[in-house]
Amino acid sequence: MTVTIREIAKQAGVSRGTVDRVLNDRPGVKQEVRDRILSIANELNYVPNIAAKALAYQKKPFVFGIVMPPKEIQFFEAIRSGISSAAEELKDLGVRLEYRFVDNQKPEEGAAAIRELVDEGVSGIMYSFMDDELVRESIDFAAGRNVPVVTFNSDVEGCKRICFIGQDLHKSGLVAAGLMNRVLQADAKVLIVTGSLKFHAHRSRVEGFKQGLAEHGNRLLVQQVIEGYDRYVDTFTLLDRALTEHADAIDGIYVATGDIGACVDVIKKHKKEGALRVVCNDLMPAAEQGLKERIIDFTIVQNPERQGYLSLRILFDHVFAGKQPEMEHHYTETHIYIPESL
Amino acid sequence: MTVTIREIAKQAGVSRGTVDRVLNDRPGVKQEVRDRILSIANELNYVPNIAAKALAYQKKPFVFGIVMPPKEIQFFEAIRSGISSAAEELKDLGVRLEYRFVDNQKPEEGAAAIRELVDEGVSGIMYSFMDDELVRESIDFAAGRNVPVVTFNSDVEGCKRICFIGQDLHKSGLVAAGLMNRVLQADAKVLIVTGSLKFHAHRSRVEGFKQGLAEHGNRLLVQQVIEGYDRYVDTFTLLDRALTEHADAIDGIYVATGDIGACVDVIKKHKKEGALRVVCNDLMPAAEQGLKERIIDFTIVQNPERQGYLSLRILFDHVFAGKQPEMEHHYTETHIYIPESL
DNA sequence: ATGAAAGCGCTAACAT
DNA sequence: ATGTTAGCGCTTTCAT
Repeated sequence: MTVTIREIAKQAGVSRGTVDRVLNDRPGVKQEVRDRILSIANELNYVPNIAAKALAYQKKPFVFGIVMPPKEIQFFEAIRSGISSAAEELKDLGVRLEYRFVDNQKPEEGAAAIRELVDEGVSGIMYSFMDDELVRESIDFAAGRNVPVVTFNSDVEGCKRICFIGQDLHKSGLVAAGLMNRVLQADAKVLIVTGSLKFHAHRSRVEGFKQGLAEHGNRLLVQQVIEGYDRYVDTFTLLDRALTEHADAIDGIYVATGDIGACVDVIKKHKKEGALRVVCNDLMPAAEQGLKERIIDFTIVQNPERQGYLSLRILFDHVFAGKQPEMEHHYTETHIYIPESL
Repeated sequence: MTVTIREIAKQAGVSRGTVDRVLNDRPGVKQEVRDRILSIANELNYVPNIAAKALAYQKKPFVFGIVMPPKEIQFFEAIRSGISSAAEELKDLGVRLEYRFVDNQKPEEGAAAIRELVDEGVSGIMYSFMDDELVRESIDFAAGRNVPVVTFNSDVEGCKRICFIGQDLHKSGLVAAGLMNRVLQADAKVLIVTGSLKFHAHRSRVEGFKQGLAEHGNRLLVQQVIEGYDRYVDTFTLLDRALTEHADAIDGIYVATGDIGACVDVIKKHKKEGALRVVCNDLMPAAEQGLKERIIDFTIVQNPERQGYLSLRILFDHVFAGKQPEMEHHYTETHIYIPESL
């Protein structure tokens, strides 16, 4: 027998309206009564019925705000698709989405978007954007107004977000090292391409990779770490120079972060297609193309669809069923792709 | 403005009760009225509100039957976990499960289980078991009684199941070949271990593997295909003999189907740990152990959790929202695991 | 501060 | 054959 609001009301000797007020933190109930109801609900292990709740809210749908980089950023397409499937499942439960695409590079826009959404009365926010003091303040502001925020794909640490859903960057590095060790002979030399070692996120993959090499007894050697700043030109220039200087000494490249197209182009320029073992991350068009042309051997992916799906789902469960996220960091699974698995 | 049953009733000049009868294929409505209502519903693009439906069904939950091999079969654990998470999501929408674990090897038990479930009045059935004439008849019987059946993990072809959710066996073979080609030198020789080439399912992976080798210009050679009948002893004996006879000629083993533990043991016996490239399928304990011990290089997995999750979800959407499955075959994604990705 | 009652969209039992 | 009505569990408005 499932316990309903009616049952609680009976046991507490009050009306269902009062119970509803208490359970939803609405004002107008004496503290004493409030406590009594709460303890009964707790004892009876009350869980609200989602279908009923959704039905009652029919006229006033729940809106969830989503703050993310502009649509042009390819990478987020998969995440959005995951969000959409969750939204599809939750449509009849009265869930609506409100996207805010904010200009990359401008943290203040992200921070402002959060405040706007809160003022518009959204029930929760998904945030994937820069980490910045202003942003942290906005997230805490939302939390203070009882609007839960989840961060996804890239975290904002040190603020009151309810949890983070994304990749385990360190692990991608580990896995990349595992792959390299399986396809290269002992004492082979590899290059690492990253964005900038100043960024925690970029560093994590590199560190994971190095740890992975160490776990294999350092039978492979890192010849050089190239910081391409995620830009085509920088990446191309530096990688080109490295391949020229070290001539035939390089056996593999791990593109931890950065412009994969640039890497592919350099490899083509040096006519090393298939001669170098190349491991990269994510499944953007350039990576897919590189895989198909057999220039890239493996790409490591951490289920962006699932990141989107889970983020919305967790947010929904939180506001709808009062469910607390199970962990502060939800990492999506790490998967390896080769051309045949596309 | 969402269109409700009430709106249809108004436009058709009938009561909501009548509309409900028509929309749910219940008897007691003149054909003429029936047609009118149907066409209006169609025109208005009516979609039932799941929350309302679930709420109304509160006292009479929907039961879905699940027919699968006994709990001892390790492999199905992951699938069941996927089913559970879908059930968790659908709990408040009035979904209950009824498991029927039937003895492997006995198709008549599977066939009987389907009929029993139909007689008990389940709203849909998930079936993963032997393919057999009796089974096909039972599935068609269920279909005739308006109880939709989905097959999962292993299909039953030529019957009225609404769709199949499972792996793309041919593709696992392809991917395995892709991996072998990346870790072995040209002209290396590989063994294939399978259950029995008489089974379509077992053959598919082998064929996929061979096609994969061909796509790489047959730079690898299949030395022998071993049929181990999924049994430890047969597999051990045959593989042992093959490794003894061909001595150092073997460079890799693809365990398409069969007892992975047996393969690992043979490799240990011949002291070939790490000297042979080994690719297998699925993530059973033996495979996991083999990966950790660095005896198995890769295992190819097709998301069993997702198979379970999707199966229930598709069934639910079918009976609850009248949604037709998008395709007859739903293949789950193919993923590659190495020890580091565990 | 609290209770009573109407309503969300759909189903089912009971009337007609 | 069709209409009417009372729920399903929760929210909300209007009384008290």
